[in-house]
Amino acid sequence: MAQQANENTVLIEALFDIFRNHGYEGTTISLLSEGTGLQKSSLYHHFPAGKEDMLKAVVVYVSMQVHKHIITPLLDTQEKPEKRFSNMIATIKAFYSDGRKNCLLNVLNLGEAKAEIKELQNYDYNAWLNALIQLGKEVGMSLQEATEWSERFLIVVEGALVIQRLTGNKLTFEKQMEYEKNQFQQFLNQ
Amino acid sequence: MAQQANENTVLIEALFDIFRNHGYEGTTISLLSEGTGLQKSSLYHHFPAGKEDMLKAVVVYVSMQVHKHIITPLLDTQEKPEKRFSNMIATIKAFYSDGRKNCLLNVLNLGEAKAEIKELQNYDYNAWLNALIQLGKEVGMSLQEATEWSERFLIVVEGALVIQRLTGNKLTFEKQMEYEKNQFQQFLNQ
DNA sequence: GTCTATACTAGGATAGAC
DNA sequence: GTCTATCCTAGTATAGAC
Repeated sequence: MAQQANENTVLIEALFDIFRNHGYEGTTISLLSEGTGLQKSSLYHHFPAGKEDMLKAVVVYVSMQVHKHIITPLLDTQEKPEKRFSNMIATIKAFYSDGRKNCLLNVLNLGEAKAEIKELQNYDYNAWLNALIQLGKEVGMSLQEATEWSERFLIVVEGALVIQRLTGNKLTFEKQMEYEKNQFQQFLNQ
Repeated sequence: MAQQANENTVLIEALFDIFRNHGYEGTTISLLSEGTGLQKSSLYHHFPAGKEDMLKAVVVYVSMQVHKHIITPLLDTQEKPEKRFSNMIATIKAFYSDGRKNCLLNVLNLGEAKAEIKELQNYDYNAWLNALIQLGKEVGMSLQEATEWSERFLIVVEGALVIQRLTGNKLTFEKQMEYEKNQFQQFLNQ
């Protein structure tokens, strides 16, 4: 692991962009060098343990972003549930560039993924899931209803990203998100 | 490209299993050698153009399987729609080993994927999608309804695979498939 | 903290015997 | 059609100057 994580945000964002596009195995130090504008050895200066270290820094960074911009706002009971949900949708649309960018959760999760990284990703997934369940209960869903709805939502997010990447249809992700917003709204209007 | 494709099914299945587990970049000739029990040079005998050739053979093989076991049965109007749908679910549960095995559509679709392969995958995706749309219309859905339902279904398949792989929850995929069956049944009962 | 240069290894591929 | 042996390049990582 490396650095204060509060500095060099720009660097980590550049690394992130490459990992999410190429996956772990597909990402080469040369690609990272190009993408960051730093020479290979400079990268090793920042991340002595190499590629895996770089990925770890990215995953930790993304984790913080997710908590800050997605999970915390979801749980903010000062805001109306409906608004919190649509805010979240807006946030993830930006995060995935309307479906044009992959999710690290998907891209990394091939055999090789290191245990520590997988654990953190699982933790984040559960935090997000639980925040959604919380929201669901708050608007009157039973625990089971809320759980199923939340799981389904995250499944659709990941699935829509996969399919959009496959077909190149730029509206796939957005359409699913609109659908989810409508469904949530309909539930509220019952 | 290589071979009659009708022979060496066993070989291709072995290659398939490795590619779907490791992705294209993560798959090494050594892994393929171990997985097939053949020495590297023997693999090159079968697939002179190397790794990409091996992948192509796998994708073509999978394409044939999908058409034979999924798409054709879906369109077989001799069978009742309800039965065709549940048969398809059973087939894909087996195909993905109840969610424990990845989908090539997802695993390959990182930047590097070669054009020819991507095209074939897209073609297969569309064939599957259209077969579902056909089925939907047959049971009384409007074109738009059928299209949305079909897209959603395939998105859920891919998403459930991603999430199950992430969390290790062996029931994720199965649960979604049961849900889809129920929804379809409910539509029929309307 | 960035660079040029270089070491080392693993991965992709080939030659040629059997 | 399979094997052993080998080649070559690309990928990871390090040394050391500035």
